[in-house]
Formats: sequence, C-alpha cells, structure tokens
Amino acid sequence: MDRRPTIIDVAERAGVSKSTVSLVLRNAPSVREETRAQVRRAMAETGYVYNRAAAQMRSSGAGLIGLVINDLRNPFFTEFAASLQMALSARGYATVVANTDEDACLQEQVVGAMIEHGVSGLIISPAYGAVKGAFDAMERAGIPVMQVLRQVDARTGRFPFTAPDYPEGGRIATRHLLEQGAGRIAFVGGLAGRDVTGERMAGYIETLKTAGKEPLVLTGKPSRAFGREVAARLAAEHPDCDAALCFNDLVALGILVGCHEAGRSVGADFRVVGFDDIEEAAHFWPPLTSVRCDVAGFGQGVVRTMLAWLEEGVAPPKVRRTPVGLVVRASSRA
Amino acid sequence: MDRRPTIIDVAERAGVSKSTVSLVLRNAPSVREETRAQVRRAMAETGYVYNRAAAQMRSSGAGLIGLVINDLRNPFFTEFAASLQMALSARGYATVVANTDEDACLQEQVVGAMIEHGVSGLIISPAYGAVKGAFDAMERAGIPVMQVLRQVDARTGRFPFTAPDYPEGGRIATRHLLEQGAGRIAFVGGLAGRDVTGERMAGYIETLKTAGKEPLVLTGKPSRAFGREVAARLAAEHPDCDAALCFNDLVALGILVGCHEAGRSVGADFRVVGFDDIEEAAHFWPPLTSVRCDVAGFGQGVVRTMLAWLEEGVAPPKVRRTPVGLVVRASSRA
DNA sequence: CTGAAAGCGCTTACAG
DNA sequence: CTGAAAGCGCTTACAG
Repeated sequence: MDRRPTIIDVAERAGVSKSTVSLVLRNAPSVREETRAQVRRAMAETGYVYNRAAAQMRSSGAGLIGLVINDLRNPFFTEFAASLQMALSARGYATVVANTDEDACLQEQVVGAMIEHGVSGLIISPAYGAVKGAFDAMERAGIPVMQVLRQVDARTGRFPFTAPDYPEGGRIATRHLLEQGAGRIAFVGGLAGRDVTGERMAGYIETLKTAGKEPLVLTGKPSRAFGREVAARLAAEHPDCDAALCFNDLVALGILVGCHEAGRSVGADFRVVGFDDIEEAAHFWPPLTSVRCDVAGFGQGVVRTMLAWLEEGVAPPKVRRTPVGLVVRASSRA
Repeated sequence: MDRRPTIIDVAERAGVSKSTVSLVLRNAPSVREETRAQVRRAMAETGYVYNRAAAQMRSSGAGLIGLVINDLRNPFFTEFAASLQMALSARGYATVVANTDEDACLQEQVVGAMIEHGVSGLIISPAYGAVKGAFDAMERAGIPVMQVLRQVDARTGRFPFTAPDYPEGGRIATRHLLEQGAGRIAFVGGLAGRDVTGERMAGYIETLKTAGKEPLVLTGKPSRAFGREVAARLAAEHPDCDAALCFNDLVALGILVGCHEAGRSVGADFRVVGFDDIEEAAHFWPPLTSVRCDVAGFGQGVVRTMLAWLEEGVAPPKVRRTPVGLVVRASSRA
C-alpha cells in the first residue's frame, strides 16, 4: 500500500459502501453493531487514518482551536497555555499556538494564519497596540473568539472577556499587608496606562484610602529586572516604605533578589506580596506570598466556556471575573 | 456575503479563471504582473481568505508542524517550545502543540490526532515508557519526525535525534568545580536508568576519575522538591561534600532553597552548578552557575533542519550534538 | 500566459 | 439500516 488508505479502501474491505464507513467514523447510531465491528476491523487492517482536512471541507470545524499568547515565555502564560491545551486535548480538540511577543503586527499575522488553517475558535490573550487588524479579521471569520486575561478590544459582545478578579486581588493583598503591620506600602511594576495595571492598582488604592494611608506607586516593566532595580531605589529614596505589593510575581521575585543583594531581610522588616501565584513563587527563598489566580482552573473554565459556545451555541457573558485568593507565605510574615 | 468567498468569487470579480487565481495565490511566476494585481485587488474586495484545508487535500502539506513535549510546564521545555514556534511562524508554518506530561498513553493519543490533522512534520521530545505505538503511527504516516532532547526510539535512521552535548556539559561543569577547589562533588537528581541522566553523569564520572576522585551519586526526580530535600540530606549524611553538580536547574534551584533553609551559605563553602541554564538561573539568589544549552539557538537549529528535510528532502544525520558551554555565576564561586 | 476538466477524501441529503 | 450521487474549495496536468 503506497498511498494512504481512504474510506473507499475500508469500505471495499468491509464489504459496505463508503457512506457506511463515514457513519461509523462519526459514531452515528444508525449503523448495526455487527456492521460497525466489521468496519472497525477493516480500518485496523488497512491502517486507515482519518483525514480531517477532507472532513473539514464538507462540515464546518476540524477540531482545531487557536491559542494566541502575548508572552509565552512568562511562566504565568505558560501555565495557562499548558492547562488550556490539555483540557482541549481531553475534549478531542487540537491546539495551534502562537506567541506574539507583545507585537501587534506579529499578532495580526498569526491570527490570519490560524484562520486560514480553519480554527473553529480562537482564545487570545492579546498584545496591546494596533490590534484592530487582527480583531477585524476574527470578526470576519465569524468564529467564536474569547479575550482572556487582558481586554484590548471593546466589543465584548463579539469578543467576550474573561479574567481573574484583579481589583479584588489588589484589595485582599493590601488588606493583608496592613494586617501584618505594614506602615507604608508601595505598588511596584506594571506599565502605566494599561487596564491590568489599573485594575490591580485600583484595589490597592481603594484599600489604602479606606485605611487613611497614602499610596506610593512605582510603575514599570512587569519583569524581574525592574523589581530588582526597584528594591535598591526603595531603600534609598523611600526608607519609610516597609512593604511592596507587586504587579506580578516576576516583579516580586526581582525585589526578593534585590533585597538579598542589599542584605535587606524580607518578611518581618520588609513585606513583599506578588500577583498570579506562579509555580515558582512557592519555591523561592523566602517563599513568596501571592494573589492566587488559579491559572489551571481558569484555563479549564475557559475551555468549558469556549466549547459550550462552539458545540451548543451558548454565548458567554460579555465579561466574566473569576475569584482570586491570597496564599500567604514567608515573604510577608513576621 | 453570507458564506466565505472562494477562488471562484475572486475569479469572477477579477474577470479571470479560477486557475489563474490559484496561480496568483501560490505566487507562480507565470502570471502577468497586471493580472496578478487585478486578482489581488479582487481578493481584497471580496474579503477572500485562503482555505488551507481544501489546498491540503490536493497537494501534500498544509504548513502545519506538530510539537509534542513531555513536560511543557518545565521552563526548559517551555523556552524550547516558544523559540521553536516563533522560528516556524517566521518561515510560514503554524505549530500545533501538545503536552504529554510524561504519559506514553497520552502521547500516543496526541500523536494520532496530529497525524489526522495532517501535520507535515513532527518534532517530539518524547515521554519514556510504552512509546512504540506512537512511533509506529509516525512511521506509517510517512512524515519527517525528529526526536529532540531525548532519544527513546532506537530507529535514528527514521527518527533522527538531536540534543545538546550532555556528556561534554558534565565534563566542563565538573572541571570547573574542581578548579574552584571542590573536594568532594555530588551528582544530584535525574532518574536512574534514563539516557539523559546517564549522559550528564558520564562526563562527571569520567572527569572525576581522571582527577582520582570518587563519585557520589544521588539520583532522583528532576524537580525542585528533590533538590531541596537533598540539600538537607547532603549536610547530614555527607558533611565532606562541598559541591553539587545537578541534573538540571530545577534540582539546583531546589538545593539553593534547601541551603537557605539550613542557613548554609552557597558559593565559597558549598558550590552548586545546574544544567540547562533556564532563564530563571540568572535571576535567583545567588545566581546559579549552569551548563548553557542555548535552548533558543537549539530550537532555531531544529527548525532549520526540519524545514530542509521537508522542503528540500535533505534528511538530517542520525544523531547530532550541539555545543554546550558553562555560564559561571555566584553559586559556584568563592 | 490563461482556461476547462478532473479529482483530492470526505459528508450530506436523498432514495431504497 | 445501507447505497449512489453531488459537492466542499482547492490544485494539477493538459490544452489552447
């Protein structure tokens, strides 16, 4: 057998028509059990493999979901992507993934490629910037699209948005720091002007205001390097600051490294809280207190929502917020 | 326009035949420049998008590459996957990815799914265990398959293998530790009996033998938790041990945390070297010395090799080893 | 340089 | 419950 066997080969071998083979393939109930077994045997004997490209041409979907991520090297997004892919796989879908590296131009390109490949739906944690092209293309494609983790397109009717409850995370983290006796709490990292930064900061500012305290905001790149740099700056310029709530765990881990370098002890003297609770947070020294977004559970929820939309036509709400919690570890404890 | 436009719609609009549109689509040189422009305009006007599933049915490939990874949550593999995907994207290929979580059964399932989706080639960092089913399926599919990072199937003629030069990494790391004045060096982590463990350990044992020293091997899970646990064990059971070469960076980072917990200072007294040089290694405290495998460059090399095989029929050598180096940081320095 | 025809491997009504 | 026929949107020779 030089070429790959088709349903016709299987049909001949099983002594039925190719329609019957097709019905067996799709588990149609109308085929007699005996015939079904016969066809399955013929499939095994001929080494038949299903050709989804052919199937896709007639019916609609190919069981392919596109996953577009703004920064796949960031552990938070990695954990999200991995959990999503596995949940999709368990439901019989394959995942085609692309990293946009925060580049709107690349994003438009990969979204276009995915649409050409006939993805049935698209899950996107979008890059910021000139995103209209990509979203218009998704709009035209007429497929379900979910914005996750970040909302950059305002059409949440067409592109429903799901993310953890960032403001609440900011609140509980700030409250915790106050309870631990923090006098002056800084908010560190996150680019100014972005929604996610604004939301995470909002809970912080609100809680401080209630407590009658002044905020101290040092926005910047959400990276380890920025956190490390800020650790030195805080010690020098804000000696009264005795706690930091960070935009994300990377910044917080950077601060911990910076404190090590400066010989400043973390915990009782200087309290640090991160955001996201990436796996590494628990494995650092000292272990990092962090706002837990349950990225694995979040990913599974997104998959459930997407497949309900795809398979049952149940469109998700325009905006959905998932609950967050605080995991208290040594970095914020006396 | 309710249905998606096809080449026929474009052809009508441009006033040419659909063959001509197809030729323009594939950049065939035989079309007059004027006609080409006319067709492109018609494509833009109709909002045409290329249907790869249909194209795939006639020609062979769809520009899809499958990437199967044994542990996508491990930063080393994540960095690899991300660099691979971006390099493929730059060459016009989409990446369908799956995490097998070290599960041979899942692996067989996802490999089957990818073949059904018509991937043109497959890059696999395989799980160990009952892998025959998956490899036989890939064999039958008749597509290029590269084993990377780990070799589990012996048919390297059919499934060429590429990995960093692990034994050399073991050698240079051990030599470095000896040069730093280490008296007794332990090799920590990596499951016994696996090739990768054996290779990384081989360089260590060989170098120690040359130096007339005895090895001290503590194999175990390649995880942070194991490293952390071993830090305590080493102090208690092997007080003379003053250096550790770790199977990978996760184990090494675990040891660093264990040393922090035990109040043991790392660097001058106790030297630690990791393997892989994941991004985190440079951002820990103390910064971790590690065997650099240049995973980004490695990924790009794999893509070049795969596409040369796919597009030009140049089959890769059965086995290829890429160079490694040592990045010396504070964890192994006086 | 361009057009008409056949066919890739399936699914989908529609008969029987 | 099963079969014969049409067609999904392309590409591929083959004519002109």
